[in-house]
Amino acid sequence: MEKHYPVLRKCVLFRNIEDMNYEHLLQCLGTQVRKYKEEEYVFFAGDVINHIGIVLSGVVEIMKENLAGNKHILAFIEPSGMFAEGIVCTAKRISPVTVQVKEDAEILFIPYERIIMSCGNVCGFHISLIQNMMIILGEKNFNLNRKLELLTLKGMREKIASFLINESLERKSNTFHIILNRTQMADYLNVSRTSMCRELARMKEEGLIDYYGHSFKILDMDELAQCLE
Amino acid sequence: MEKHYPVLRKCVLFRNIEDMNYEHLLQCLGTQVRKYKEEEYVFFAGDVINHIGIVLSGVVEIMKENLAGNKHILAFIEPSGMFAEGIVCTAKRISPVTVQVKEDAEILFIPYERIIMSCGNVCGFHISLIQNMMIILGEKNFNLNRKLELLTLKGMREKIASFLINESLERKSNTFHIILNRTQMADYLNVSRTSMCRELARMKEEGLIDYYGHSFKILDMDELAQCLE
DNA sequence: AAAAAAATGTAGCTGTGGCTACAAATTAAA
DNA sequence: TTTAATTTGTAGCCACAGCTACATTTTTTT
Repeated sequence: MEKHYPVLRKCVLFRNIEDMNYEHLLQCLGTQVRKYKEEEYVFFAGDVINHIGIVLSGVVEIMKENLAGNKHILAFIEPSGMFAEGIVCTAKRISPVTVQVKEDAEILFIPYERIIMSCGNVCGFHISLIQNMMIILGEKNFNLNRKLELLTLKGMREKIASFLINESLERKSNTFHIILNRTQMADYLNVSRTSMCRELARMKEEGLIDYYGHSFKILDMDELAQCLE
Repeated sequence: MEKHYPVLRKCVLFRNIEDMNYEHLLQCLGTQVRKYKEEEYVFFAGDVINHIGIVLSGVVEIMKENLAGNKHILAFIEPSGMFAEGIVCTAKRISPVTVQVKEDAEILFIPYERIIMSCGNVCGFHISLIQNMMIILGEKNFNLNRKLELLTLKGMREKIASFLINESLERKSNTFHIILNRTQMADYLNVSRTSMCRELARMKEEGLIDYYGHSFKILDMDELAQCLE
């Protein structure tokens, strides 16, 4: 377990709990670790969830799948990232999303009750945990809002532009690689792959962007930003 | 102020704080009340927000407005409802949404710091406040997810069906009134009003639903649910 | 009650983007 | 390498939804 301490240290839930004895902390919280193989499901939409998950290694995918089989990717969670933190705070704790492992993963589970309740012992970190939980929920909200923004855009070009500009901002460079392949990117933008490819080709032809495989380059940022207005 | 106590009592933030002396509570939290006229803006997307708002009377609208002027309604908040609770929990506290008053309103503002910090005095309600804040954020998350679900639907009929089924479930009846008018409903579904009206007419013709003004009636729930698959 | 304003419904035209089908290229397996 | 499988790109067709324009109804104002 010790090998995962650096990952935990980066986890937002444990922020401002520097002087920590992790052994004691984890025990007090009643945590459990489980290993998953690629493609394995952690839980499904509709399941009742009582634990928060922290990815120690590997990658998990958060997604929605409707009855028609259309899949929509909400996020990829990498080591030190969390999931299910929004679900456990609701009244019914029914997950609206499905979580699937994309690369062999180890996941740390923490019972929600242990986070919001004080443990009875004199553990000073509970207040910090609670405040961190709030920040996490706030940020989650913020990200959902960004996602909403993307989905409310009307045109294909607007969606692509918004996506690429955001990626570029996050990497702080006009040249960047994306993790997603075309199918995943289309899922993320909630459009059909073929239409997206067509529009990407047009934008390349017009000299707005350039790309090859997963590498993208924004050639005319001003013009690209114009697409959003 | 006393006249608003019943409204506060219904507010989720004050749940499980029954034995409360509101006078003391509100003072300890450093609350302020402001009155707004219809159409007046409470704050704009991009503003930095440090207060949570609770609607005491009237109605406010939460929305996004892009540069092209397309407006997208996220929610209507009625008395005892809250807003900005998601924003204040984030790191930057920059609002992604604009809040506008739709019916003359009185709004109670609470500085975020006063909620998450203990006040130094022996006020037992702080822990409850914090736990309530978490539930609120969780529910907010849940609603955003529902909204996302709606927006990821492809067809007009699917969106309408999803919306109507949800309304029906909430009212627990196949006959119900909606608060939104056609334009607002179209905004909410992120479609054009005319196309929505056309599809509504078709669905009525096919005997799926019936409606007049703001009253709706689901005639064939099975068939309607079928639209989502 | 009359007039004005706002909300709702309808029709026709058009463009975007989804879909099928296939080609080309890249990656993985034999 | 050859073969198979997966990913990516292209083309054509067509339906759906957006838009403009206007008719009709309902609500508000005078």
